[in-house]
Amino acid sequence: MSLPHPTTDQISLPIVLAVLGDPTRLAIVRYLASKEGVPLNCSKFLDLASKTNLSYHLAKLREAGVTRSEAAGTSRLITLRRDDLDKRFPGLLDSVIAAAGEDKALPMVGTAETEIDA
Amino acid sequence: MSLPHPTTDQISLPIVLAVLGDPTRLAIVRYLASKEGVPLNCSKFLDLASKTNLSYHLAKLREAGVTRSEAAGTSRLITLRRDDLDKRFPGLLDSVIAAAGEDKALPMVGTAETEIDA
DNA sequence: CCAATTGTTCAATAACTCTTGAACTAAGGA
DNA sequence: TCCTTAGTTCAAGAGTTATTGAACAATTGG
Repeated sequence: MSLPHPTTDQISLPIVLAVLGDPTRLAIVRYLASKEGVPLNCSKFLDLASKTNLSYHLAKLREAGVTRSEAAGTSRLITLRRDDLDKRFPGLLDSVIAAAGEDKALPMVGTAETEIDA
Repeated sequence: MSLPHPTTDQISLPIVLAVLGDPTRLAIVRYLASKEGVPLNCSKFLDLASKTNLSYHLAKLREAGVTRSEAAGTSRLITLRRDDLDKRFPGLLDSVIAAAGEDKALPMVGTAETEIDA
């Protein structure tokens, strides 16, 4: 159970862009950004994908250096690596998140029926 | 020979990100940005990929709404759709291009041996 | 008209991506 | 200890992407 994260200077632009180019992962990042500072566990994203599939997407985000995952008991706490991303690619994350706000037709985490218990 | 381009509001964020997530295409966009305003023909990018492969990547960029291609005699003039991208996703293109400048390890158009005749 | 130039289309292929269900691990609580 | 909860790993399949070479169009210049 290693959970390897790239160092800040190992973060690669094409990999970050490709990883953010998936609607499910974009929705995850968007939600993380909206709850900035609050570590979330995977179950928060279960309306985006199945448990198995989430594990896959969260691993992609982690391996790209977009998120950090830390073990906490039986949970995993996920956070955005905002500081590292801002250091490496200033302004990129903000403009992607702002752009995601412009793009209707993107999946969201707590929409409609599930928003009540958020 | 239609050469369809999406309208500004048809441009999709995940598709743009996925398209820019390829090192060859990122290099194309970077070069276009460095020659902003000057329409370039495909041959400018021949050190990035084969003729066939370039056609493929340029079609991807066009279909995503990142570039515009116009027929001009036997050539095709390629331009960045900066205005449209800035309108749809303000700041995104600039931060991606700036980020590309930070990322050593990206392919470039006129590097080293080919730069003499640029 | 003929040939060269510029780029596209097609078919094929290798490689990768996303998604799934079943089986598994690890920690926490009754 | 046993069960539940949280998440991972594995194997498999469907689909997509990148790359190539051969063949094709279209325009331009001689």
